[in-house]
Amino acid sequence: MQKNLCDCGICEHKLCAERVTIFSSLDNQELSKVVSLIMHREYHKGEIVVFEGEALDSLVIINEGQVKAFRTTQDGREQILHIFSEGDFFGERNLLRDHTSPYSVEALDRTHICLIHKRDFQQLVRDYPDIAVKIMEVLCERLDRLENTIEAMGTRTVEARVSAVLLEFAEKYGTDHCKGTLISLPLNREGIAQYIGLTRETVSRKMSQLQDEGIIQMIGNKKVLVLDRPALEKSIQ
Amino acid sequence: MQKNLCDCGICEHKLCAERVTIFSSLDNQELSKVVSLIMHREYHKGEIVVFEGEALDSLVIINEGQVKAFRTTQDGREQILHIFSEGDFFGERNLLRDHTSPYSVEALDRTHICLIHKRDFQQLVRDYPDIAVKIMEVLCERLDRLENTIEAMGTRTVEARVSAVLLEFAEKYGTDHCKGTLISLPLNREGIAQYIGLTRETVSRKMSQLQDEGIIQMIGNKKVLVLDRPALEKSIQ
DNA sequence: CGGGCACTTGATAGTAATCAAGTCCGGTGG
DNA sequence: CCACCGGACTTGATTACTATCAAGTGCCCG
Repeated sequence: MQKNLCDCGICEHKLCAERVTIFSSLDNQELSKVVSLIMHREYHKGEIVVFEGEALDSLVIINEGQVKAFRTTQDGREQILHIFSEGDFFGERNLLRDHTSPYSVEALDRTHICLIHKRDFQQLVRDYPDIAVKIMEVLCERLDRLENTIEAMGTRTVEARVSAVLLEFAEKYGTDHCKGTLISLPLNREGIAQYIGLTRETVSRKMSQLQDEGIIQMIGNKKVLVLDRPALEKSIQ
Repeated sequence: MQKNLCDCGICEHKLCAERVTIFSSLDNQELSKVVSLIMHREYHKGEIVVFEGEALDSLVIINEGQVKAFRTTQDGREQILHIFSEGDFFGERNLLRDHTSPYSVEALDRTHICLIHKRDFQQLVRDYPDIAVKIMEVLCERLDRLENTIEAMGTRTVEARVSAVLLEFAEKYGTDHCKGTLISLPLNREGIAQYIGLTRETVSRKMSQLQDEGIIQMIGNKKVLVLDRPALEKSIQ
């Protein structure tokens, strides 16, 4: 169910390399070189991009859409580890050594991805060492997020964890609205639960509670309006 | 309570730069250059190396001993995020941007550390781009560990989490013994609890249970003998 | 407009946190 | 070397919370 996109020539490709932080130190000519190395793929919602444990020989950049990275335990429970959106990448662990994918990745929407093969990537890093430094920075941000998650899962109450995930989504997926911040949720209730280590019923209950308290307002199942952001921030601590 | 160590000249310093993966691509002459940039410090058990939120302008390499990196919540609970031992480093987030420390760091033993100032480090990366690639690799390993921790905290039973931490310690701090693997625990019961998000009583109970089942044997409070490693590995899944 | 699926809400049960005593280990001083 | 003391650890009883099980509701898409 994958097809190449490369019909329209350079313009489309360039976008993809341009919008990624790790290539931000390159000039247009250098970007063109990167673009020439890129393969494109498209996935529908629910399609698996890569399975946990599978070999992966490319850096994968999200060009459009979003994906979830997750692990499945033997009894079938899923733990979502990352949500990657436009400009994010994964597969960095396979670029220098022959690791298999540490998680499965599934498209949450119709998603376009760009692939750079590891041999090309290794050459790129040799030619433009700044890329490694940029990747280092992104990995540091990712470490930050994981450390926050661990702190939350280890020490915070359930309400604080739900508030934290809503604030995270507000930051990433929120748009301004006259009454506050409107979030288009990337995950359904079950997904949110799998992201913060709870059950869907518990997430549902806590969100209803936050709504009763006037802190948020649910709009259908896929949107949330944050009415009282300071209250959310307070409940995290 | 800190003192410099640099009495004996090059030999001591070289050790410190040599035993770190991130400088493994350098030759002796280059290592000497690195060594000349390094400052040394020593801490006693319980001393704080850096506080969460404090500015930190150097990469910190553990030369001897070990430290814990942790966050404290408002109600006083601690979550241990990392245990760093000989050859590990932290402070990488401050090297390229002016971040404050994402966690407090406390010496678990008498600990020698080596400091490289960020301005020196930035020059080093410019001169030897391989260093950034090596750091990238180490950060990837660290992401792996954090992802494992999140998976464990989100989906695994308490027994599985205790087993997992014992196996992790066996890997890092274990020595062969006629009856199995002998672990010198880097943390007391409370520390283990703070590392995997439980209370000390629960850790205590589960370790007693593992002992009753003949899987481990506690030797005093600071050592554990793993008698049946396959059973531990099985209980993780 | 209708059907299916996701979500909500309620009742119950199980598990780990908390509260509370003891016990043991390890270090110190005699 | 032994006895003692304090802190860490263990164990037990109770409480609180969330998972689970179950039923109903409502959203969303065809």
